[in-house]
Amino acid sequence: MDDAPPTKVTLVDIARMAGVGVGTASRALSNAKNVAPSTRARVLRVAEDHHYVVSPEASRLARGNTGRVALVVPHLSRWYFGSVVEGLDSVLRGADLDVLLYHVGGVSDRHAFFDKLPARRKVDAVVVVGFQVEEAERLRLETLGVQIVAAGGQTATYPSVHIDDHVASRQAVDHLIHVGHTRIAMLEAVDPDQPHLPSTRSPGYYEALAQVGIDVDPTLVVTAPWGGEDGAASMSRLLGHPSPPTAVFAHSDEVALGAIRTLRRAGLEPGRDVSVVGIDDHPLAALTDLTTVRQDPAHQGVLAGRMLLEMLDGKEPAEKSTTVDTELVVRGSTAPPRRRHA
Amino acid sequence: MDDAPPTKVTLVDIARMAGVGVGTASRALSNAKNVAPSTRARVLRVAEDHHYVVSPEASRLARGNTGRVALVVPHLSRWYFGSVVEGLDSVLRGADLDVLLYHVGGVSDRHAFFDKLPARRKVDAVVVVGFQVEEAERLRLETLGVQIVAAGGQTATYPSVHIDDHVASRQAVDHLIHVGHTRIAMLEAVDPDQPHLPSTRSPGYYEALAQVGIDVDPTLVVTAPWGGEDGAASMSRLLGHPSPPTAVFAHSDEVALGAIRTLRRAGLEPGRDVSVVGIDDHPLAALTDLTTVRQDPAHQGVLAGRMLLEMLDGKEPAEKSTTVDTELVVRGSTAPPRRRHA
DNA sequence: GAAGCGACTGGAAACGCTTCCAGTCACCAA
DNA sequence: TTGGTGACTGGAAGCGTTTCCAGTCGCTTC
Repeated sequence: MDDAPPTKVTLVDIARMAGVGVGTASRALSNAKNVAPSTRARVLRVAEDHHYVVSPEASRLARGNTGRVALVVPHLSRWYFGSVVEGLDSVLRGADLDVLLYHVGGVSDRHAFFDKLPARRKVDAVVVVGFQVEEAERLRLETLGVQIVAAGGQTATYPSVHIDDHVASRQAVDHLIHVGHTRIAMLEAVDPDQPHLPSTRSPGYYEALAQVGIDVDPTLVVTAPWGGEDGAASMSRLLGHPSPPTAVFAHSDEVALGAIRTLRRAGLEPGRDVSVVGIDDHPLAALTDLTTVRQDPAHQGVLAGRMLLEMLDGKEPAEKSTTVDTELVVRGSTAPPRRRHA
Repeated sequence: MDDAPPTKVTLVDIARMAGVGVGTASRALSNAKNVAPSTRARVLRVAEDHHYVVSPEASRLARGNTGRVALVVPHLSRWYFGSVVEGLDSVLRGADLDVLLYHVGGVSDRHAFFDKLPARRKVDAVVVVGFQVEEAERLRLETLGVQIVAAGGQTATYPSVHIDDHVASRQAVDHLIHVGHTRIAMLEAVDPDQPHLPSTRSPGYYEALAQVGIDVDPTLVVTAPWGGEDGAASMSRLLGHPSPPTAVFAHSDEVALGAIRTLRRAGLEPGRDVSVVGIDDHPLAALTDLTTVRQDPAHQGVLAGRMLLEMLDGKEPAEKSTTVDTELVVRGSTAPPRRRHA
């Protein structure tokens, strides 16, 4: 009854103290069948009294699986990634899986991860958060018997959960059009690590404009990395335009906030003078009155986690690819354009 | 040479193929001493060729330690926590330790964690990020032979890394005083989970005012939870004050941003009409032109990680408690007060 | 030339579980 | 009674390492 004796208690001890064989003790603790209820109770009682816990190493060694899954995350300090991980953690832990964290900064780190596979033999599955893995890398995992799921980031070859970037950008741009803008700029953002990858959020912009017959002015499209400072710089370029836009569609809230700082410093009020819309609904978007398209990364994590559990159960997941909804949230940073010469 | 045969290769196989005993093979792979260089090379070569990796379970079982550390984190999606974890991860992984993530939401989750100790027998050490553990809980871990370190969050009884909240708030408030404010409000924030805990950032406020002979006006101190929305609400109350402040010291950047939204909605311009200063230097602070006191959570994580490594090496850490510096960053949200009747 | 030494090696004994196999036992149907 | 069944049980054989112990071997050192 006194707290946790530092001496090591093993299953054998528990079995002896409960007056049963090790086999029975093991079955009782792992609540397998074929154990008499009274026996099970007795074993459980003894284990409890002695603060006994099975040794995971021994258990896993004997069982053959690891009971762990690796989370591979690029930018943990950013809201989106942290939220996805929170969601994942909650469902995986609920299923008694342990979560091994692998923070991989840039693209080279990611490749290094899949090359050296530090998680090798340590996990039953890998969840990649917010980026794509190359087909060769995926195959490598497959031959190793490690399952893979993507949370955030669309992909055709393995199960994933993500928003529809095309829909999201349509929601944003359609809103600007709807309130009356016609001269709409886009702050397009690319991953500075792989700037050649096309933005998945720009096709919606082009499509929205085309649909209402607005000609795209290519000088109104600025591409930069996805940092806030980059957004600010891009906006500066736009302000130097001979005929500046009345509204701006930013790739993300962060980029949008950068743009807003530039506007303010130029004496322009977002919403009143220039409308700005982002994507994400970052918690600070509400605090900065930013109109945006909301996505729920924690929920994406939850769904990805559930998908993974199904796969570990041996079932094929119901859907290889799950798309979660996004929703326009109108705040103060967008409004109808000012009348000319106002 | 072809990629990863799915058949299981064990140490015994490697040993046989290299023409050595298992003992020698093991020593070669774990680069222990007493192995002839040529033998080691041969073993390594064979292992390499067959994509062999030691089974962590078996290795740990035989060794007796886990090679893992648990990170217990309350709010992964927030910048501060995510950054600390990034820092921790980098140094722990560098030392070949695996990082097990435990996301614990509220205070009750935290207690549940220490009560049930899901990490029991799974880790060699625990790092708690940004909160305190109770003495009883700490002792429990100690008797289990699990080390503990705090990253962020001051504490006397176990090693920790943190900023000096008192100094930080002095830096913020001194700045306001320095530029000429005398009517300075404080938006004090408390953990909604344990609202009884005194704020560690308010004493600096009182001290700073006292030092220059400003009487504290208690109606200028508003206490609320630490969310941005709460900051906004607190600021509203302040704006209703018969003689409102010319400057506001906010417990954190997030609270400050909430306050700023309230100001803007009331037609007041931060900096020009009311000065606002926060603490953290959240990445979005730069984007919103917020004056703040910078702290570097990733670095705190790194230091905590190093401290832990020392402890796992058996050395007492050089310092039980490490304080990292903070630094005032002046931006547009603070300025001298407007002249009366301006 | 015997003894001593140090570098290296092979193999067996843990490490603490899970699971398979061979029982034992009470009970029921024929 | 006999045989069959099904529920339960004990113990042994792994699981894949690490590490200890007992050697072997080639050199020194008296």
